[in-house]
Amino acid sequence: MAKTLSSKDLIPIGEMARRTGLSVSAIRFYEDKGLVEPVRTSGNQRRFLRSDIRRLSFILIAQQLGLSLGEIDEVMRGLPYGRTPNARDWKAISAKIRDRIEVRIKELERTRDSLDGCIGCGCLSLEKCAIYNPGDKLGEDGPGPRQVLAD
Amino acid sequence: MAKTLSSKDLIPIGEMARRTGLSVSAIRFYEDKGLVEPVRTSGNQRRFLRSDIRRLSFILIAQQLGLSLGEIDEVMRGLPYGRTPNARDWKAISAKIRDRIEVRIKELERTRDSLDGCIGCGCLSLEKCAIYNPGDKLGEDGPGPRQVLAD
DNA sequence: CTGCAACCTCAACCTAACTTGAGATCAAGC
DNA sequence: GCTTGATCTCAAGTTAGGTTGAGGTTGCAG
Repeated sequence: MAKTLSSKDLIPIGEMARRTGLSVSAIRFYEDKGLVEPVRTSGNQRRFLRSDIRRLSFILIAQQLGLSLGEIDEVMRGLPYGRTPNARDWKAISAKIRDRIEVRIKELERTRDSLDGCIGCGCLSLEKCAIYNPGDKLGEDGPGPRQVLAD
Repeated sequence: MAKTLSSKDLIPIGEMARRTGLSVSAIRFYEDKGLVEPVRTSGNQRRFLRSDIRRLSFILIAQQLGLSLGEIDEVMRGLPYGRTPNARDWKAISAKIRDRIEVRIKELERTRDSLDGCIGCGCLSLEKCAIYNPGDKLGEDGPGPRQVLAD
């Protein structure tokens, strides 16, 4: 028995907005960016699949984690087989994002610890500050000693 | 003995750019926003104090921590006595920023843990997802059950 | 078969944080 | 005193992520 697509499975944009919490204009914007690809009625109105709700919700979540729409697109396009993502795919994507969170936490912890050092030494010195010189690219450009703190 | 201001203590914008790693245009932009207030020569050119180097460096650091220029302005204006910040003041400001980092780390940890739950259940469900519903404002708007995952 | 809410497109606008360019002036070395 | 690099102002452009509005269609309920 082949699955038929009942009209109840085709969701207009307004309902998508209600269901996802996004604005209608934002959803249209995302379509423009290629993040969703609704079908159209004969009258040119957008109709979304139910799976698009998950897709859009995922965008929201990923954005809260600091990913840009471009990065989100990239992650979602990284799906196997280029098919519409199912629950297992979402797991894989979620795991990727989890890794990003971990990395970000580590970064912040490093910064915090450096800042502790700075508070301790009262520095914020261009030469020495671990926060200001993340990659330690000290003295890369320009001549002479940089006397920062003598005030 | 009153301190005199030797001309060596008045730094032109180009040198500020070299010393802070900022672009000349960015420094002018910050002045526009009220974040630095250089004096002017008789010929209307900007001249910065050495302490402005620290000020600008601090902007850079605070930005890396995700503060907007507006927030940075606010933090810096919060200084006691409205005077040009000294090493002790920078410590106070740094401590404030440290707190912000802590908060952000906690947020990310919560998100990560929620995401772990989602990966476990494969959800990303609008009804249940703790990430998607940070404030737990479930069912706030609109009718009926929201069948998200059944596909 | 009609009314009207929901939908459509396209262009313009918005904030943040800058950059770029034009055209003019300054300052310092020779 | 002239040249040349550094500055100056002011307007416009840029990217991200949308929103707003005008003017015009669609589609479903009665």
